[in-house]
Amino acid sequence: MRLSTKGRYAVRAMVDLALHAHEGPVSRAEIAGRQGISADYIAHLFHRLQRAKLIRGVRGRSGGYLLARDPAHIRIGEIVRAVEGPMALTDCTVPGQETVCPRASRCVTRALWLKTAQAVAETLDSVTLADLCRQATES
Amino acid sequence: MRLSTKGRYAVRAMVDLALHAHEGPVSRAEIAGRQGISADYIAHLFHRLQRAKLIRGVRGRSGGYLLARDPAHIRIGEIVRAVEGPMALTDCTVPGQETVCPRASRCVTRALWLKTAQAVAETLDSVTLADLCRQATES
DNA sequence: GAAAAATTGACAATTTCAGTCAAGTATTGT
DNA sequence: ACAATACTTGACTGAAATTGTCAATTTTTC
Ligand code: FES
Ligand code: FES
Repeated sequence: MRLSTKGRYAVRAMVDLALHAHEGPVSRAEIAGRQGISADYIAHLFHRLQRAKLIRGVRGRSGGYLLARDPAHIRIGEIVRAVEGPMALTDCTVPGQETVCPRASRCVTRALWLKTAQAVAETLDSVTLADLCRQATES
Repeated sequence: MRLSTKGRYAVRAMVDLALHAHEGPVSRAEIAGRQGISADYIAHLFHRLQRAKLIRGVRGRSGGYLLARDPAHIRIGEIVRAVEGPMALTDCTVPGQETVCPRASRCVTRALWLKTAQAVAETLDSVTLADLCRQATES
């Protein structure tokens, strides 16, 4: 039941990006340095975040990354889902994968896994990137 | 963010046990046969469930396992925690492990992971073994 | 045109998962 | 008594996921 480093790093990197992207793109090297995460690893995470349209990559010299949306409209759940895939506690509760368990229709536990994953999603979606940034600056 | 088979198997096995233990202990072989789970694997799961005082092992011929408590007082969360360890999305949110992250006191994401794990625990603890059994029989 | 930086894919070390196997202990039916 | 049954426990293994690293490529700017 652990979140992988992908999810944790991605959220931290996004907070860092939100706090420093006010003027121009932020490079991986800067974020990696501040957050103590490998720059090469961040590349993969940001690739996924970009596919999810949460950030935008700017190439070339003095390039880097920018948020694609206002931090107040980026929910933490979106970040986690982007790098970790759909939130589901079992394969058979992933949307579109209902047929993995042969007896899914009779399974008494399935509804519970579904409900639990929903609780996780709701919790993570109840917080925005702006919320975390505010918390980070007011310390 | 997946639950391992330990958690899923343990819950299924406990439901099976609750449904069949009315008269005498149930052996691993019976449960394994009905649920399609390896009997040897169940041994390990039940060992942990026993340490958590959720079931009781009865040795010798015609032995097996019995529930240690009334199904109405066994919460699914207890079963999952017994086989998967404490519910935490990160190592630094495991009770007693707060020092894993050097900057835990300043970390803005930690509170969110804590809150999320709590949501999972509450959801799983809101359902009892008796609830699942009722659902299984009324189909 | 050279340097900086993102893009992308291949690859490797480590850890976790899922399950097997076996040796040992306790109990019971006959 | 004793053989059969069944739990107990630890060691071990193959497969998969995790967590990165590295290099080649493309794009842009100074
Ligand atoms: S766990 Fe997949 S249907 Fe029951
Ligand atoms: S993730 Fe552990 S303290 Fe921030």
